[in-house]
Amino acid sequence: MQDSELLEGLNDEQAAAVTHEGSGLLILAGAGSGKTRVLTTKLAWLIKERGLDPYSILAVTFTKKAAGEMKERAIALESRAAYANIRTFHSFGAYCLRRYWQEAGVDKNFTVYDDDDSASLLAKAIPGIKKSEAAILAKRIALAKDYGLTPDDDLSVLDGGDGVFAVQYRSYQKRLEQTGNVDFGDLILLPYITLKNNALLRSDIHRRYRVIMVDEYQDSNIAQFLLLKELSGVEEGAPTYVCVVGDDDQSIYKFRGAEVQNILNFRDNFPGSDLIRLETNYRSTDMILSCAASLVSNNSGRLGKNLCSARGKGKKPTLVFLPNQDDETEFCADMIENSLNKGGAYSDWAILYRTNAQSLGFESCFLHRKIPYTLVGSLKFYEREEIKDLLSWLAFVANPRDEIAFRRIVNKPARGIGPGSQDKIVDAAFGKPLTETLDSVKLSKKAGEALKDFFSIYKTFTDFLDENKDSELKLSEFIRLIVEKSGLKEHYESQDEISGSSKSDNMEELASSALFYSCSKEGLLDFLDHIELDRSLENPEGEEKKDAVTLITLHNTKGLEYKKVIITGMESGIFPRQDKTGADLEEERRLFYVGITRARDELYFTSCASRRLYGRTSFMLPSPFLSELGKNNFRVLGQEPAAFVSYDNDPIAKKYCKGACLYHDEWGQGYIVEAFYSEENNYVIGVKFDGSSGIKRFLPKFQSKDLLIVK
DNA sequence: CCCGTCGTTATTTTT
DNA sequence: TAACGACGGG
Repeated sequence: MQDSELLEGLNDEQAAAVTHEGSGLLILAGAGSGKTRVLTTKLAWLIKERGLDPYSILAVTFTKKAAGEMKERAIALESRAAYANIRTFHSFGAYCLRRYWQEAGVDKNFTVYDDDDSASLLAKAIPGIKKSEAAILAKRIALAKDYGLTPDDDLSVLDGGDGVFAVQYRSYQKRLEQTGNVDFGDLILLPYITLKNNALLRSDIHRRYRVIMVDEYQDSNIAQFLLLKELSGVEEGAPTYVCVVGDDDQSIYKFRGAEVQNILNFRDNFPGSDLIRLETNYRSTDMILSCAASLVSNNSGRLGKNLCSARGKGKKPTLVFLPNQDDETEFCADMIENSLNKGGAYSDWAILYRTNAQSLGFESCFLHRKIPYTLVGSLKFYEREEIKDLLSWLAFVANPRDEIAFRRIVNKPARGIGPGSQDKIVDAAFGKPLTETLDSVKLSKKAGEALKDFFSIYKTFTDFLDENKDSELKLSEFIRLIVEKSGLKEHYESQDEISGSSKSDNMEELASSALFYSCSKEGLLDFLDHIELDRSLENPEGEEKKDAVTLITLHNTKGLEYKKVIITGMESGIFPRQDKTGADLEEERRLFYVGITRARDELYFTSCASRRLYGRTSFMLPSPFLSELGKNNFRVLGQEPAAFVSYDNDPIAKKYCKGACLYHDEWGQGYIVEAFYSEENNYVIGVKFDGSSGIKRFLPKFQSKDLLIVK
């Protein structure tokens, strides 16, 4: 067995992880340590060498891209891996709900609402709420679901204790149930609740899945953990083998409900599990890893590991101090052009930043200097107006109770069915199909006629699906029919003409992407599941890959690598953001760690002395993270500021740290929202006082008498 | 319905 | 600064 050709070329730890059996396994896989290789080899090994039925293997990842890659690579090693269930967490949830829709209490033909749809629904569920408030509340509900909480649970963590949130959450959920649809959170939460309450279903699942693997476990949320517990039957003594892979140092999605404790406590929750560390890094040079190690050692509560490069010492990373953000963009452009003259490629380079807004300067500079770039994660294809309209038509055909889809399309192009009429129609339906409201709703003559027309168009679509369900016709044809007959084509063609956009082309692109789906209700649902769960970063039929510099947020770089990486905006207040303290600051540090470990050969940091922020030019100080990289691990270019921000060595800074509550005779109670050193190297704090909006600034060094720390 | 104007507000976002 | 949403007039 040990001689299996699958194990060739693996190091000892990797081989041990692949062949491990028994009672659960946590693989702590450092950045670039070949974790996908281990996972895929393990999949192949289980089937080939251990004779496991691929049908009994479930492997979940977080992104569609990762799932696709895992599947492809596993199949390359062992063709029967094609029958294993390799999916994203959410796609697996959707699969469960499609299968057990009755038990879960959802519509057989449910579709998935995205965050935008949820906010729209919420605006209707809670009358009088503002759109911006609805979006915030929708986020909070999504977070509750990530935490595994229903309206009936103790919601005090999200609530502030007055119970208002529970009421809002319940109204939203009720309205959602009337549509028959689910939101992203439900894709995890509903399967969990259904399993928890249904022993029969549970034992079915436990019989089927003998092996469950989870990738990127450090970014799983509580709901996902709860679901995993039910799926594995760990508390009922089911013999499921659970293997999770992750890196606690790369957990960067706490704000979205990810729970690092899942990976830190894995061995308590799955008793008797073993731990294997993958610490050989095949991606980056040693100097880069030294920076990363030095930085992340400032975090507490880590499982801990020592990454060792398999690629030698390499070049020292470089920290560059620049006067302002324009110099920063020009400097990056210069470096890229220089490297190209020496025979490099644009695509060797990636420019990383903390916030999307920072891409703007690079875009205009690169445009000007004719440096090709790809902007990752800006306006996503499926979030474009025309695509959402078209998808709403598809969703409404699939499920005529879909209030949000209905509202989106019923008056576009304008038919004279405004918001008021829409409300009447939805109220009349009261959770029944909206297409059956024609007789029960009282509308103006004009709106009534228009609705009749609208429903007759709708009927030609459903008829078309019925008539062609057994034909060879593809779903693409159906979508083209909708584009044509819904009026969207005309509507957007005239817009394209005026503004030079390509909205009708985009709709055609969506149609052609449905070429491999059958022209039937099943094909339609399949297609909707597929795209709703694949908001991947690339355009679908992506233009052929050109040689270009990548502009990308730090968050979006997870799992990616580049030869040469520039991490920009290394300034206190930007990265880390100024309001980060404690556990949040540690997450920012991990984000920096992720950024650093994306680089294969060359790594640069840029830090500006001043930056235009919200219309003002602000003086910036270097990010405190820079002083954590280890003095000897990098070299410095440009004019180094007099002092690095160091909160540790200054007793005043320690006392007046960010987040601290204080009391001021004149202003009352407040808390410190920003803290930095001024040009004269004085420690400055910004305080937000209760009952006043702006931020007041003070110099604690001179004003300590007036600034009493409360807590 | 479309367009201008004013006011508000500035994270990160696998699904 | 700039970008976006809300709102009111044509």
